[in-house]
Amino acid sequence: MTWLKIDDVAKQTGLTKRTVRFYEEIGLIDPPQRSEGGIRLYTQADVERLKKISDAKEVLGFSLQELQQFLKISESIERHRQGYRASPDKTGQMSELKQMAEALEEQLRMLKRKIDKMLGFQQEIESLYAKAMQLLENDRAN
Amino acid sequence: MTWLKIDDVAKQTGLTKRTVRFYEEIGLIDPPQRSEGGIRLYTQADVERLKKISDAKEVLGFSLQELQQFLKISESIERHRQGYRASPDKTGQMSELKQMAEALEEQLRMLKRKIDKMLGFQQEIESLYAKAMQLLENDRAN
DNA sequence: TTGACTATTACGTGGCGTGATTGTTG
DNA sequence: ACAACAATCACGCCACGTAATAGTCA
Repeated sequence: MTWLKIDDVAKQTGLTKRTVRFYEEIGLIDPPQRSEGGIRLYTQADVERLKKISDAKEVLGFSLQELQQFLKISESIERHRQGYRASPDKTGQMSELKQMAEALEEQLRMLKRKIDKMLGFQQEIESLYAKAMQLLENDRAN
Repeated sequence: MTWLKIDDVAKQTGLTKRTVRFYEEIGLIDPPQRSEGGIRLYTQADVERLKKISDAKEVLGFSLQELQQFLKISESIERHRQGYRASPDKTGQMSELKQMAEALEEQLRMLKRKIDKMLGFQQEIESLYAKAMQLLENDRAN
């Protein structure tokens, strides 16, 4: 097992060290191992989770609360699939699942709207860029 | 000319009244007209600008400072194009333009990265959704 | 042991939300 | 004159940034 210190994690995830500690503080990630002297020791799995969190936050624009929710949903669905069906509380799980499905549908709608808007902006910025280039070339010609 | 009050503006833009006032406070929009008694009176053009700001912030994830920068760039390029070529400061304008072109290129790179990430997330969420639906149907079958 | 890293504590900032209070308008 | 808005403080909150201080490690 090869341990990573917080600065390595920061570099690999693109987050700051402050942010990594903060995410631990609010329970978004589990507290990692510590060295004898108290230094945080991370695994590559920790890095992957943080990358995912970072992407989700950046791309989906989630608040950290919404992120907690989202991570719970996806983990819960994965757990359901791993033969975790012998639970006593059947109807509870089902209504839970329905809520998740609805939440996911909502996410998908939001995502599509955002992707459309981004494509629109891309066009606009490309057009602006073309105009700027044209101005620069006009200048070069005299 | 038909004037709009702040609540109309809020409804049309999807921003809150607080946010509209705040954007004025930090200079992101110009202070609008006021009535005799001090009530803010907006035009449809104000609404359009706010819509654009809101979209850019939501979609591009810009900070309000970055938004200021971006709006300046696009307005400046538009001004350059409107025959505003008889200015004394030629070289100054050109280096300005080059900087803008670079900034726009950077924006485009960022946008493409984000769009890719969003498409990735879309797939992942769709997959999660499919799994949830499958679980629900399995349940219905017994 | 020294220099590069780390931890903890604590205060600051940006982007608003949320009253509370008072003033304006149809 | 009254309800439905509006304006202006002012404090609160989230998601960190930014020192300052002290401890850890190769």
